[in-house]
Amino acid sequence: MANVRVLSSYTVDDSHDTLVNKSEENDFEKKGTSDPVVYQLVRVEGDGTLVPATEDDVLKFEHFLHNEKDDLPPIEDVGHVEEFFNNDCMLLKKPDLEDGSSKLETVEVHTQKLGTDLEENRLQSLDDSLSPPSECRVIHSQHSDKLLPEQGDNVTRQDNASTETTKSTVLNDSCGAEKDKADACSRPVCDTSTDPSVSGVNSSMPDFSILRGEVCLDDLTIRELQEAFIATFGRQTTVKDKIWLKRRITMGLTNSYDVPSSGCVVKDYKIVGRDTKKDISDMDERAKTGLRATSLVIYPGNEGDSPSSSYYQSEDQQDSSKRVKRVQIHNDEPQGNLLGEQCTNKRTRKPTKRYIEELSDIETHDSTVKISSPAKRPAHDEVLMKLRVTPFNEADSLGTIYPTRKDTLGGFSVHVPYVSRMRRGRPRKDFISFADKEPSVEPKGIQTAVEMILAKDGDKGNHLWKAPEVPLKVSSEKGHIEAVDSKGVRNLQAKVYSAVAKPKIKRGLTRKHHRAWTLCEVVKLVDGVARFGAGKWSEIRKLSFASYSYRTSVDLKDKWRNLIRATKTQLPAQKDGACPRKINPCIIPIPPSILLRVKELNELQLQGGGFTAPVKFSGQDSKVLQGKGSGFL
DNA sequence: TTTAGGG
DNA sequence: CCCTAAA
Repeated sequence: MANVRVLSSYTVDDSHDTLVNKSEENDFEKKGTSDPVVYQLVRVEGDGTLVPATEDDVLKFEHFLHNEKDDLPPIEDVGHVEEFFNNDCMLLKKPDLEDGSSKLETVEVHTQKLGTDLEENRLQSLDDSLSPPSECRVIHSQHSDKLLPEQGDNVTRQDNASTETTKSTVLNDSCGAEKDKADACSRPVCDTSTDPSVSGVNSSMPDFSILRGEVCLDDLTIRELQEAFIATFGRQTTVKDKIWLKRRITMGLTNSYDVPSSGCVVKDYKIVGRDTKKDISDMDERAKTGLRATSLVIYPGNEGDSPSSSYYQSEDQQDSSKRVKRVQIHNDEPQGNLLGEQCTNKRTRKPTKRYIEELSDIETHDSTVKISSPAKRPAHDEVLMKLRVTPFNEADSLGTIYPTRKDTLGGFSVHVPYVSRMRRGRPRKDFISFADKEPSVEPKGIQTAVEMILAKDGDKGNHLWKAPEVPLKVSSEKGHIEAVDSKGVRNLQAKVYSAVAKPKIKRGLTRKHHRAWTLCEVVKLVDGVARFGAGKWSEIRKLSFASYSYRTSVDLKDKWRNLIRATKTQLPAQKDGACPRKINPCIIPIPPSILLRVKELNELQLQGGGFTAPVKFSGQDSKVLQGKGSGFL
């Protein structure tokens, strides 16, 4: 799963007048073919606001972003950096410091979570070197509204110009590193590699393996640390400061700014042996301060149904869904003016195929607005939220009609164009199911966003879905939109309904997103069958799959049927001595023990149903046979 | 509404 | 997973 990190750090020397900003771009590509972290170059205006960098800017500072030969800068470079800043009016001067020392002070606009030890430590190293102090202002890129062309900065880059004022705004959290566990092997380590404008600098492949598993940086030599640095950041460093390297690497691995100078053991991109709960508390703080807006947190490692762990996930899913829809699909025209000052010319990533597919589940076809009707779902899922998006046609300056949907972005109402997609699978005969249903629409947007996130992890995120008791909050800014939504939906429903004369049609346009059954679910299913009997799918679902709201009784039935089939195929195959892995090396087979149990249960219940109806076997729970009471499975 | 079974 | 008949 893509790691979504936001502005974890920047280095002043790296960017000079531009700050390297890791945008919160969500990358839902399941395979780490590209780095989810996108650096965005921004310019700092005189008033401290940020504006997205132009292409020229990017090209201009490309080498700054990648070359870190200048990790530990000589003092003389500091002045140069500052001069550069001054020339471009990028920073506000802060002439007086209380202590009279010169510090390059970084000021976080968005969060109070600044001034960490890391930053301070780094800054302290600059105390004697920086003068006069400057104020760096770092804000999230989406708050910049306009693009200023870079002008005439003939900044000669100093080889050692790195007074690295490393700072982490950590709009995201170190939990982002958790996600990396899911696909550690695919985790892109070259954070800048994906941005097409700044990629291609690193030609040699770093040894990523050094970062796998448990990494005790203390045990590494300087050279190894440098290699780890390369693997982490995708660039070389000549720094021989062990402590600095360790901290830097740990920070990069864990995406956390809060890194001890020593004693760090990084395991699976997470600091081990430290108070990891701080992550949670940090997140909580950000939640209180509304900072979560840019964070996306997933705990792929949480197999269980820990409600405590699902809390944040659920919360962040909501945010993630918002952010997902923030992505521009194509055609900047319709929303360019609507984005307002805060969100803007931010370079957008092409939506992934998955995203397009999911998004188009609520799309229009041929200007005929179809609203996906929620598939049959447990009732508690339907109370979540109304659809945040409203089909909406908007014309650009050329008069072209773009099907768009209304969305909120950073509190602003925007129209996001739909993306067409042919329905996968067999075509649906009819799509009107809401005709006789409530006008309320399921929060498909959120669902799809979450699904995109979770799809990769299988059931590792299942517990996210459970938690229907966590109401998906409808942000206050949605008020006006909601009104439009309900009305528009109603009208559209009426139109479509009248257009198609068939009154009684079921199902919607959408197909339920495929969720691979996990071992955990299979076990639950088997247990449920053992307890209630095959056929009592409804009961099994209610009692054993309360946490898996997306599994319907029909799903259970289908899965059980498939399990039965599996017992007739996989089990004998294994006994034949044929390597079962050959059958499908990519898919983890269901453990034979479970299959055997399925087989036993099936046979048992077949007997129970085949013979005299209510046969109770000794030692067997009577409930086991209830399912077979009259019929047979 | 649930279950069973075909697709 | 979808769809539908039947209960």
